[in-house]
Amino acid sequence: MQRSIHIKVPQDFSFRATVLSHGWSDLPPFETDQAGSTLRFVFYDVDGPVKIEVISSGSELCVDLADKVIEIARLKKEIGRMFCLEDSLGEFYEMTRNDPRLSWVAEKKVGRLLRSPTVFEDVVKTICTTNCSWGLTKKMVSNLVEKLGQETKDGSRAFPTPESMAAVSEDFYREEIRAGYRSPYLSAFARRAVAGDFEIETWPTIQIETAQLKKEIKSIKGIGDYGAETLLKLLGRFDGLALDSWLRAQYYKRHNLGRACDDKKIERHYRKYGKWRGLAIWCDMTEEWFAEK
DNA sequence: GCGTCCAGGTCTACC
DNA sequence: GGTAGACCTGGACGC
Repeated sequence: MQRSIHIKVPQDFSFRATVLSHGWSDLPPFETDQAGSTLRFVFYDVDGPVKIEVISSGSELCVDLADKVIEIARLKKEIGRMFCLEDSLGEFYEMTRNDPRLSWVAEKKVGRLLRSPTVFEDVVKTICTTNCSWGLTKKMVSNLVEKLGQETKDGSRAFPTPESMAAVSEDFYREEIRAGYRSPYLSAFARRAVAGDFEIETWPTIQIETAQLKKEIKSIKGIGDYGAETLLKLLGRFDGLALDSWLRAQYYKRHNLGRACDDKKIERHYRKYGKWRGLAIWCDMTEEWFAEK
């Protein structure tokens, strides 16, 4: 039985920088250690969910298969998507190489934002980040996984499928998931996904203008400007800043003497980065996450 | 322990 | 297009 597989990574890839790139690795079914040297997730194989562990091994990812996995090709594809292995950041690194605030980015190989195995999971998690504390986001996502996720052989749980989420009522989201007013949004989104209203899993490669894709993303109830721009970042499109209260507060602190200002001023500040501005602000605001310990 | 206030994005109605 | 208020939860705070 095959116990592990290896996947080549680009030269400018950093495992740790990708795992710790934003909050996703802190949300189940992802599991990681504090150092960000291991990432575990649950893969839906044809026989059911399987827990997978990924570690970095030089120029490769080493994928440990605790259980037999049948669909190896699809597993590799999902891991490639999660770690953004197909994305090219060369242009961004070239642009920031001599930038007084972002010259460190290329050196530390920062800029790949960890994605969930599916776009569906990214959308659900994004809805759970809106208008609440990170603690509540974690609670909602944990509840979804605990109460609707299929169990693996080792007792872990997968992220719920669109079908399992579509099968429960709004009240379930309200009472069991503690999703509050987001309950009808989660329920409606899952039902639309099952009904095939939109093909969200094609979004990573779809050949349409970003503005048009943003419009399609915003057709999901519960996703506004912040949510759509966050999802666009996870699709490798960085035209939007995805401003939320945390990002604004960080900007005020770093660039505006701690004083609040209009979003337009923040937009002007990052305009010079063009189509990379969303990534530029994110790297600028998270620099200390990647400081040498 | 209880009540009140507040922060956090999005939606809808209204202007 | 812009704005106000409602939505809901959990944490902080005062009593």
